[in-house]
Amino acid sequence: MHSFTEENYLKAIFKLEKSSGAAVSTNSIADLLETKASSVTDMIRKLSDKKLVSYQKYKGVSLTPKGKGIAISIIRNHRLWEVFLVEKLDFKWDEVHELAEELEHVHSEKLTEKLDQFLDYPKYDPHGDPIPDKNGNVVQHKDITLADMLPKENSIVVGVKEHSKSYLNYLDSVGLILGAQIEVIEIADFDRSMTVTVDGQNKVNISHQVSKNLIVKKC
Amino acid sequence: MHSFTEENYLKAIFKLEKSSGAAVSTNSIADLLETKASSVTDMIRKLSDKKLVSYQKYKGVSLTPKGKGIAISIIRNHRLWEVFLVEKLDFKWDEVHELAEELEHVHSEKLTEKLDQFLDYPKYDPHGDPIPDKNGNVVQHKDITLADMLPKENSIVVGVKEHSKSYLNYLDSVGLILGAQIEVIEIADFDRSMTVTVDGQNKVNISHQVSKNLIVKKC
DNA sequence: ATTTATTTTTAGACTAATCTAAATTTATTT
DNA sequence: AAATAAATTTAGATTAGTCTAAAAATAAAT
Ligand SMILES: [Mn+2]
Ligand SMILES: [Mn+2]
Ligand SMILES: [Mn+2]
Ligand SMILES: [Mn+2]
Repeated sequence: MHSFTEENYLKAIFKLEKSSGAAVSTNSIADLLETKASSVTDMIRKLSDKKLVSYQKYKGVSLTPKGKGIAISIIRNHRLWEVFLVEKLDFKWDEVHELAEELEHVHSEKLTEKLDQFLDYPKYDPHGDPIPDKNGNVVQHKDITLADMLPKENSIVVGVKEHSKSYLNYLDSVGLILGAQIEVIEIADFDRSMTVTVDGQNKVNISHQVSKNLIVKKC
Repeated sequence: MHSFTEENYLKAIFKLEKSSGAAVSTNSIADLLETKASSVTDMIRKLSDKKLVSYQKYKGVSLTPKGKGIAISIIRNHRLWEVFLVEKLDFKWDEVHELAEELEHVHSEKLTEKLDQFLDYPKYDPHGDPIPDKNGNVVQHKDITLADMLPKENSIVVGVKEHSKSYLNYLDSVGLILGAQIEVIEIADFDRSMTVTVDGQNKVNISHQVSKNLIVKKC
């Protein structure tokens, strides 16, 4: 098996590779994992020796199919546990990420499959992120955000691009939870802040910072 | 917080202290944790520095109230997870110990309490071991075993003293699960093996090795 | 009461993961 | 094209946990 640390590196590389499309830099990994570049170099060499990443000095790193498979299975675990915590144990969506960060490393194929079944094979986690299936297939998000909407257009909240407690808490406070209906009333062009109505009732004003991290489905 | 390793040592010391009643020897810890005596000495000094155990060289070790509290809370976690795995995810009683050994180290008061509530505050784990409550109070077992029963006496299986897969599997195969009713038919005095009927039907022959590890309630 | 055996501790070494500081390579400016 | 800046790697240390082999303390046997 692999250590927690190795698994967290693989997950980080997966995330960065997906969002940038290219080979992943040492510094970007260090930033994401809040560690130092020199530590990253050490770990990369180790993962490279295990054939989990391909690596050329100074040229960045990318996952091998094997490394990618491990990364996806950890993400699957993470998101299933998040669903469990919210759906079954009544945690709020801003409380589950850190716990799932630990639970994801409990190694058991069987546990994962039984958990998936117990949760009735959910497709999305509490933040709207898609849950990879048993074979590692992930539905990909279109990533249309509220910031892409125009006045008079209607949309539904389907996810978030930012997972911080403070952001999720803020969304809660203005009613922008998963499934909320939004109509754009007005957009201020100097700062791109938006006035919207949530679920046809309360009218709120939100910054571009907020709208660009809220994934929606147009309707 | 404490590391997995520290927590496993505390749990081991708790178990040994309870079963022997006296200070715990270095070798007994090493045996239980399948490590070397020298490693144990190192860890004991560390736990002692943290005031989790009291320790005098060559005189053995015992838990401080603080160390005992941590040990009990991990055991509480362990047993709640075992209940979850068996009751909710349909694992068999011989499959859950290793998984709970990992899950017990996920640190969250809140998770433990919510899990306890979700499981409807169980009093015993799938092996009949009592689950400590929120304040660390544990109901103690009387530890009457099937080996203490006499011919014609009836009893019910309430727990096991041995948790190995092979033992639990064997019990399954002869129907000696939690709640099974046993009547002792005959005891062979040369090897103390027993003939018993299980749930009033199948008659089986079991060794002393088996009967002395089966905790029962006389009835 | 010595000797012998067992238990426990120490000394020194190893691996995993991390860090700081220095060296090297690559990228960007002038 | 040379100089400067930024990114990356290396060198050398550190901490947690472990191990083997040797020394010291305690227990058991003669
Ligand atoms: Mn998450
Ligand atoms: Mn993690
Ligand atoms: Mn454990
Ligand atoms: Mn148990």
